[in-house]
Amino acid sequence: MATPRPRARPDPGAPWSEEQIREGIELLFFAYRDFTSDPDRILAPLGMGRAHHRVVHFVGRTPDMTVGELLAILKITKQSLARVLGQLVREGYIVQRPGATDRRERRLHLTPSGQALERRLSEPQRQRVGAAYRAAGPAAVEAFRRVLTALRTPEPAPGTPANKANVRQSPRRTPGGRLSGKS
Amino acid sequence: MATPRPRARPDPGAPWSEEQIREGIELLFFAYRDFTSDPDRILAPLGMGRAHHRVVHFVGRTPDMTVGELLAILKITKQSLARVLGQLVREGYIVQRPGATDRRERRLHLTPSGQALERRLSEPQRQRVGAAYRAAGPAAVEAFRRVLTALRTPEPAPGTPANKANVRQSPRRTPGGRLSGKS
DNA sequence: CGATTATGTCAATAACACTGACATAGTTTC
DNA sequence: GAAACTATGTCAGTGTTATTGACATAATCG
Repeated sequence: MATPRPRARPDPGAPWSEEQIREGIELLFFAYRDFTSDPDRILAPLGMGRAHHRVVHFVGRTPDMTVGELLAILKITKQSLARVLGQLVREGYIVQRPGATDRRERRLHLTPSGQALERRLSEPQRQRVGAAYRAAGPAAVEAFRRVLTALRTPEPAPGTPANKANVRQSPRRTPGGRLSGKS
Repeated sequence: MATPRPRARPDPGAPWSEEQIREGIELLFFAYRDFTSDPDRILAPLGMGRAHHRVVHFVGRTPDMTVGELLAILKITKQSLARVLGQLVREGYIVQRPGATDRRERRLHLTPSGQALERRLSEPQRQRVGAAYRAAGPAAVEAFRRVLTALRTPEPAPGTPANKANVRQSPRRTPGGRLSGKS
């Protein structure tokens, strides 16, 4: 599994072999697969799934968030969010409060019970990340963050025109016209 | 979850704040979300999804793999794999050949058309990872790999007893008895 | 007032995964 | 060689997440 060093690089422009890049792709798959498995196991007996975790996570991290902001982060449709968010509200994990200036908004907050759930769910992940960070050392953590950040699709600058309509009913239209159906 | 080093510092035994660890969790979510979006868009018009990509990826990377090995890597049930693998075989991307020594096995290979698909799917990901690697520098790449590897749940040693039954019909049983339903 | 925005809702469909049960070759073991 | 086990496949039903499309309500804006 180890490709110890780039060795003599044939192509100076691309210091990483295709093989090494493929290994990186795989690493991401395995890390994500294992990373989500702990909270999944906690959620299942509660009749919830990964989607609930994501909502609880982001609402916990950014309280007073609007529904629209949450949609933009998750990049799902409001219909998809409705099921999950509705359940969390009905079961008392999240409350919605009308916005102070714009009363159409429903600003989201975790209830104490929601906070408890959030902590319970993130605990194994914090353990996991904490252990990985400890094992790798501070410099590695910085590097890890840089690579992961560079992996993201850059957001359109938040002041960009036609960005207000960023949250549409159908967030992603497939070129060929079919559904996209995330897994 | 090893603590390889006893804290050399008083409180900084955990040199990373909960906030920083949470940021790492989020980073992983965003990176994975964006990372999978490119191949998803290619797959959709072909009537395929992320699951097909995973199969094509691993069969491409480890040719002559058995179905059982693939199941162990993906950690899904054979019924789930059947739908995806069956389609890939029917549509000519993958062929199955009986094993040389054990003729019960169906060893998997990409056809030329399967190889073309694999390259097409992985291309945007290779681009993405390559760009991120370039942006972060060689040292960062090593560190990135170390952290991501440490994030994984360690596999039971491959010679472990009761490991032969590693691939079961139902790979994961939820404590509370409900389904687990990955997303 | 009329248009737009923020949010919600009903209905149908797809992709992916699961549980449980059973079938068919081929291999191993006694 | 028969019984037991293994590798793989298949039928049937269900749940979770997400999609598309259409319409509804309330509040804000010009």
